[in-house]
Amino acid sequence: MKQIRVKCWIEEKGEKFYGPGPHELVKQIQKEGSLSKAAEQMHLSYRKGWEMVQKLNLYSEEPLIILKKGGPHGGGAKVTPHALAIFEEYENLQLKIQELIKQQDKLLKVLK
Amino acid sequence: MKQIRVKCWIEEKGEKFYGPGPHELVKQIQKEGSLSKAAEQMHLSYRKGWEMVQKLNLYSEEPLIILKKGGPHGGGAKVTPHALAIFEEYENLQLKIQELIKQQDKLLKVLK
DNA sequence: AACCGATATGTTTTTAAATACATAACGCTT
DNA sequence: AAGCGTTATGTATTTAAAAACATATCGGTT
Repeated sequence: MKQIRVKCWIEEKGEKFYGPGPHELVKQIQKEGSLSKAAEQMHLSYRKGWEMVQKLNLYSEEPLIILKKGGPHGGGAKVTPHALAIFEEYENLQLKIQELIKQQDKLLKVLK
Repeated sequence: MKQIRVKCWIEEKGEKFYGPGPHELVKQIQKEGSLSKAAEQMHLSYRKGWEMVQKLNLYSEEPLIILKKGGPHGGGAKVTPHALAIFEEYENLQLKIQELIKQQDKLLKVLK
């Protein structure tokens, strides 16, 4: 049984900015409050996660994720309201695309 | 200026079957009548192109691309009507997705 | 029989991404 | 001042995909 899959992302000047990876990362950071734990949840090296955060913040008008080191729990990571807004809209877009895909039985029919 | 990008493909049991790569390959084979020329047009190694053809035919009920060696022009590649049908429907799907994307200014607005 | 342009296929090399590993720095708590 | 959990960052290793290279093969034409 074949199925249609879709992946969408946001880019600027050919550079990927926000896609499935960052989306999941934002989700996990929000849940865990820590970049290292978020990365671990995703089976992602901390290094890679950290680089994703840098890129997210670099390409955004305002910061998306605030990293703090030291302090009560050794530091932590927080998702800004702006990041949350993007998260919600991205989620929304994915939903709409999924709805569209569901209606595409023509393609699946020709594939058998 | 940020923009939304989308990529869609068809898979079976987690294995990619038909996506942007094969789609372009089918297009070029149809135009050139030769796998080697099609691959060259795509800046793709012949080897890789050949492997894509094998996979396309393997995962499909009926063959999508017929390769012939020897003969008048040394051989050649042809796209079957079934492949053409998939090609058209895939093209169609992409168009519909693009239309949907155009309506998604909410996401682009939050990004600024 | 020699030649030609294409397919067929094995082996090696290149490339880029991700991981792994190691260590430093931070700032609060005790 | 010692300890903790986290962020920060450099270097080396692994991995997988793609490309590059080298031949072999086929079946028509000349």
